[in-house]
Amino acid sequence: MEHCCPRYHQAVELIGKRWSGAILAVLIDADRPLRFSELAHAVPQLSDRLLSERLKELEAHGLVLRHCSDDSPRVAYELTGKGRELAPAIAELKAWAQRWMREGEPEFVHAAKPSPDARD
Amino acid sequence: MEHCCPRYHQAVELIGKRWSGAILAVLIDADRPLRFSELAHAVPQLSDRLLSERLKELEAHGLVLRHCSDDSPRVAYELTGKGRELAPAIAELKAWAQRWMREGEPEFVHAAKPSPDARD
DNA sequence: CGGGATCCGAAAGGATACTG
DNA sequence: CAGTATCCTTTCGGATCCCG
Repeated sequence: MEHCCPRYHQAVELIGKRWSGAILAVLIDADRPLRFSELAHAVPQLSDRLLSERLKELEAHGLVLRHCSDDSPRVAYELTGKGRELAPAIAELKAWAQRWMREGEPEFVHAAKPSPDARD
Repeated sequence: MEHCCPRYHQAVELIGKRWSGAILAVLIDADRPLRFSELAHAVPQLSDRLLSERLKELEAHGLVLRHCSDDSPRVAYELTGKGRELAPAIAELKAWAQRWMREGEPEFVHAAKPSPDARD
């Protein structure tokens, strides 16, 4: 019985952190640098503060690069190679989600309404 | 710009939840029903309460089956088909982690031990 | 062994307001 | 637009005790 190798554990905890997976998926899907507002628009339930926070974390871990080029009108975020190589994993997860997750069953949407989770 | 399809979002939030990814990886890797204590041993930093909690969540979402068979000496947990089909995604993530994550850099281990590692 | 209940501190998350 | 700071609520998570 392996002890679930720490590297994998780190990875899943990093990517699985609240909105990180969504942000990464959007960036991968876009396949180009995105601006703050574009990201915010792509994940509507995500607040500015959280988006900023997650972005900084992803930067710190070398998944995302922040372009604050002064010749550009605005800031843009793009994936690094490290971040980009997550694409297969994300794609697999997406495929799984398509097969198994139902939209019509918001039994787990925590970003939405204060569902009193009465499922005992 | 897609709005990062909700199904994928649900999936990443579910699997990424604190210890769920590790638990699933252990179950997939074991490829047989595991008992509570085996799971606890495989993920040492995880407390009983949390393991129980995560297990119940994974049950509720149909990823894990709990065998409380009275003919068996003890309780065992095994993956459902839904859970088992996560294997490719987990494998991809593991491969990525092997490529990019370093064990020697616990810059993000929040599960940490109470070691007063004051290195800020 | 296999958990559940409770307490409580820590941390995350949301809303709003404010700034450059 | 692209954030930051503050407040405040909720949740998470660890420890401990308890039960069958």
